[in-house]
Amino acid sequence: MGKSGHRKRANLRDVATAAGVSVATVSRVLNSPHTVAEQTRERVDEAIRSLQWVPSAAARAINSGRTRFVGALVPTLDHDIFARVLAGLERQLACRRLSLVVATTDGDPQIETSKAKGLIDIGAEGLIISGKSHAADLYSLIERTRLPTVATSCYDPDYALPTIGYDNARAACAALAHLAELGHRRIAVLHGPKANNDRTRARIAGLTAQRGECDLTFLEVPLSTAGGCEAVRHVLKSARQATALLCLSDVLAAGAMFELQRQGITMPERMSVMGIDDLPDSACLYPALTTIHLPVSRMGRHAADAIASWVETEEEPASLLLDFNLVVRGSTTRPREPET
Amino acid sequence: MGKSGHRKRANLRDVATAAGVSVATVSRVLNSPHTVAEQTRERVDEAIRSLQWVPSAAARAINSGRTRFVGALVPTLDHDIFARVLAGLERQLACRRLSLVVATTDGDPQIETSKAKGLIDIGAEGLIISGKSHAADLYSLIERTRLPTVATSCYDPDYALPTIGYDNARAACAALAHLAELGHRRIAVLHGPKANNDRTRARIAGLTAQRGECDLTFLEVPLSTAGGCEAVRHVLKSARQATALLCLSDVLAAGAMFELQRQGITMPERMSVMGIDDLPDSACLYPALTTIHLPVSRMGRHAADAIASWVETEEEPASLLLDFNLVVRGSTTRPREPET
DNA sequence: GTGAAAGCGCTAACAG
DNA sequence: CTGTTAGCGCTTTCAC
Repeated sequence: MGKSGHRKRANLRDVATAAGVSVATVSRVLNSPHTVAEQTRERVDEAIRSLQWVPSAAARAINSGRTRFVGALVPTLDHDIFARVLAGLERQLACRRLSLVVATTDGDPQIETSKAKGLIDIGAEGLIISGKSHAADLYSLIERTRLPTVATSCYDPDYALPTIGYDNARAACAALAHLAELGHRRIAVLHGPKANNDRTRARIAGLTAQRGECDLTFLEVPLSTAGGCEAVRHVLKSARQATALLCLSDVLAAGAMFELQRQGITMPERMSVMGIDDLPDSACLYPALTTIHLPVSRMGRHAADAIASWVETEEEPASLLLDFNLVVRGSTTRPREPET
Repeated sequence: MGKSGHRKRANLRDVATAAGVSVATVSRVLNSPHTVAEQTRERVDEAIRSLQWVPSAAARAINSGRTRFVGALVPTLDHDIFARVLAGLERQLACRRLSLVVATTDGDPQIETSKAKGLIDIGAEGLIISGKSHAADLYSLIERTRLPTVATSCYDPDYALPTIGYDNARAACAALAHLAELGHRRIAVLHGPKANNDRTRARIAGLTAQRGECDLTFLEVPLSTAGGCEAVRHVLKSARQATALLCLSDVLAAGAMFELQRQGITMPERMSVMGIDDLPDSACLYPALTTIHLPVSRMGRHAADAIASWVETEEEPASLLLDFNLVVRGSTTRPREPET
């Protein structure tokens, strides 16, 4: 092939040669353009353009020690709520000129650890993980690589890592309080798998501690709309029927509502339904879902800021507690025959 | 600080020194362990462990020329369907020992191009993009960097890039055919923004070409559940009311159904509703949604394979057409007063 | 304002 | 089986 038909990508030396300057000068126009004479800079820019040169990130990283990306480990992408955290995260990281590498763990601590290793191998400057249930190996990996890592979706200032999230126990209690205030006493609590999910466990623990006079029946189902349907079928079969469904995730609530409609049970009259999360869809449901609004995308943004500043300043950020709030819509009301 | 209190991460040379071997040997236990004597390997492993050494990905990349990650550009993560493509993608890429860097574009070709640049700058070995609507700059960028890039969610063997997806026009026609077969003639077609979305445009074009005797009214709304609600309010206000709603995305269909319930219009008797996508939730809705099943997560897997083999073999993969299929559930039936 | 040269941490011939 | 050595593409002193 002719000398002009290069197969390989041009490199900095090629550019320097083409512009008739040294490699140092080319590097300068990249990193501190103002220190280079106008004319020289133009010649270099011209050479860069004509050679269509794109600097090698790896070479840059090896010298500057910065890869400019962080990794996020999420249980799944099939689930709206994590996708929304990532959306907030990605958007804010982009502002800090950082990229986001996503890895899914299927909620398995082993997979999580191995994916974390992979992320570190490819040079992640920081990690975002979900919640507090992780393999011991992951902690030691994080510790020995001294990798900035923040945990989201939970808040615990005493945790080994900075946490950025809300108080899951209190959020669940706020939901219960709303139902109790309306007069509900027999409540079925629907929740996703407790295994490897400290957020769900925290919500359940909060409820158990604050149950008051309420008769709570817990029901574990897959965390999906279908899971919500399944749960309702169980609830309806039980002897002393609940007057309200407290769903620890909005997806479950949506599924529950669909099944309730299917069974011809009108809401909220014959059954109140309440969720936690406040997904965008929840306001559109019929009836519109009463739920606890969790600031997930804001949480993503805060996590991005925390990890970005940690990476830049090398100072561990503080944990951050985000507030939640009750959003009363049409899916809850007083029970038909108020008890007591 | 004492000599044992190193601040910096250990490097390969440190390990070699500690193990009393050469750097090449250490490199070997990493990349081809079987070529190293058992005993030597153990000494090296021991040194690695005690120094808590993690090889530098950047240095590795600069030598091997491989960064082992690809980038995906998606319009948004707030939307279930893209998240599911990514899930399939990520999972399969992981099998090929490749990581996934995600960037969102908000459906804006300019943002897409700049994020693509960013991805290339950090060393992406390949790119996954959605559909065929992109800025001219993006094509030239891809071309001059010779970056393996595949387009998903569409199929067009004549496109500049390999496409992996389904025939959007035919998928929409299949939906229409189902409705027409049931006897519907006045159909409202709900769809998301056409701008920068060739998938939506292709579906609309297919419908327009195959409308037959059907009276189709098109309605553009935001691509969300709320958008579906909004659309229904419009439809109900129009003079000659449609007997069926053809929603070009399941999210729209879900929103439409919620609004229809709110308005007390029973489905499918007074209004048939049909979607396209077949989201996991669609089967749970009440009534369960009749829709066109699109194999999104399989598409993600195929895209992963395509890009992975392109990266590895340097041979451009062929476009791939995936099939779709009609899933008849409870949301469609014959119109009340069959017309002609 | 610019250039020469010394690395960054690793891989990959090539010897031995 | 193991060591020596020459880079990979870039950044960064340190001179001039």
